[in-house]
Amino acid sequence: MPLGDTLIKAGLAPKLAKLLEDMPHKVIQVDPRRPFREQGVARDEVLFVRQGILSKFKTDGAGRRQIVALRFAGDGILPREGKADYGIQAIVRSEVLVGSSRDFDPIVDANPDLSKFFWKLSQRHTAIGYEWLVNCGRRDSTARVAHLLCETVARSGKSGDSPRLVNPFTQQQIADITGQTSVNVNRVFADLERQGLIRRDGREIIFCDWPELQRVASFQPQYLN
Amino acid sequence: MPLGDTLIKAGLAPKLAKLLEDMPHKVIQVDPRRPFREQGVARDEVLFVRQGILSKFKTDGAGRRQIVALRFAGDGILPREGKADYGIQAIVRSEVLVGSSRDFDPIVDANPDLSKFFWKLSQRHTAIGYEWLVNCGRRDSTARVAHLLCETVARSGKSGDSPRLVNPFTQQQIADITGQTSVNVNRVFADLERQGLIRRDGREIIFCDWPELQRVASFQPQYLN
DNA sequence: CGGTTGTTTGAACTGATTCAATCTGTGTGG
DNA sequence: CCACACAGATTGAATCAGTTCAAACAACCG
Repeated sequence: MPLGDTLIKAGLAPKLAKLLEDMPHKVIQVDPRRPFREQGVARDEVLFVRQGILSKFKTDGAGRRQIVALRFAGDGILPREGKADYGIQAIVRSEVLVGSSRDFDPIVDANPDLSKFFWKLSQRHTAIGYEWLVNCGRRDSTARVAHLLCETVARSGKSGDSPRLVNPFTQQQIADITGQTSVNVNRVFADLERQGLIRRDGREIIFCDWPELQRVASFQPQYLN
Repeated sequence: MPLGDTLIKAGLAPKLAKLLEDMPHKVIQVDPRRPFREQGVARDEVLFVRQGILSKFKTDGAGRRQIVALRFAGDGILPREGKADYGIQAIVRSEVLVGSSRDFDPIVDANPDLSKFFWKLSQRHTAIGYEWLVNCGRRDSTARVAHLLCETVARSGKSGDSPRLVNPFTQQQIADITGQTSVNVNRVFADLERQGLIRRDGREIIFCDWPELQRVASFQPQYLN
């Protein structure tokens, strides 16, 4: 799918999407769990996710890794002055469009509607970040994992009474998102399955009791808009 | 201090600061820990903190409260379409400037530099949010509290070899920020004091060993810019 | 003075981490 | 096709950090 379509689905006017599509750029395949962009270096580039999922992560002084944000298809990572305080890695093999901020910034400056669009996207990401803080700070480990699953289903555009999801995460990644260890994530999955909330078939997760899972997760999707 | 000066100190050109200062607005005194703005209602207003500290908080389905962001003097809370998914309360008695988004938006639209300024501020807050996620997800309770103290010192513009801080938080608020219970925060404070990292005199905290406290907190202030 | 808010302490309990071992699935080369 | 290597998932046991609940204490304010 071309970038334009992805952005149009995210709510951008076709004319503006075209502007971005015509911006000079290259398309890169990014392998999961491999270094892609490091923490602490300047990056004057725009990224748009075409396919797959990217993660922003930080590594603490003590070397502990925390994933602080996800970017699904149609999301972007906008340029930032100075050094970025987070690194970027792919969660699954992803197709990423890379442009230069020198090309991107003028386009946005010239189109207030475009800047409004990115402003809204950024507010959405902020809202998700807040929800993640609640998740890490105030929910128990089961709810944390369940909530991530619910959010992932919603953000990958699935729906229905008992949706299915090919789990894009390793248990280590889930641990890095929810602030736990992979060992514990494993036990949580076993619990969820034992409680009959999910079934697993290899990488696929079937949500047997979707309403109850959302309740356990205290997942209230309004924050996603 | 008039709003303009606060914003100029935050890096805004005086001419643009003047525009905002002349915008219709009222100034409100906000009492700490009292309802100010509720979660889940539409708010088409801009807030600027003139004095004091505001907090954004969310309340989980289970009624547990998490503070997801702080706004110090010079910070603002920009309007957002639709319902806000967080509430607002003051941490200490604060002076807040309230404007309408109907007055605010046109000013920003007409001045790209202004919108660039707020874009940068928003990126700073995003970076702080990411650091909070690392804090909640990956650090132990001592480091979490220590980190909050370090950040608060930095954000309130103190500096020096062994800075002092009149602690603006109750232990319950620190718990709500760091994802703990107030009981444990209390023990952490006792620990920090026993280890000789801080001394306390009523509400005042003296940082006896500032470098070591930063190390314990793995506080690396670059993320604040 | 009484009421309110915040801090401090103790004891019991629970949940998560750590470390180490084992198991499973997948892909590779022989 | 099998043998092997590797990554990820699973399990167990010991330990520890943080929560919960309950109660006492201190400071402040009208």
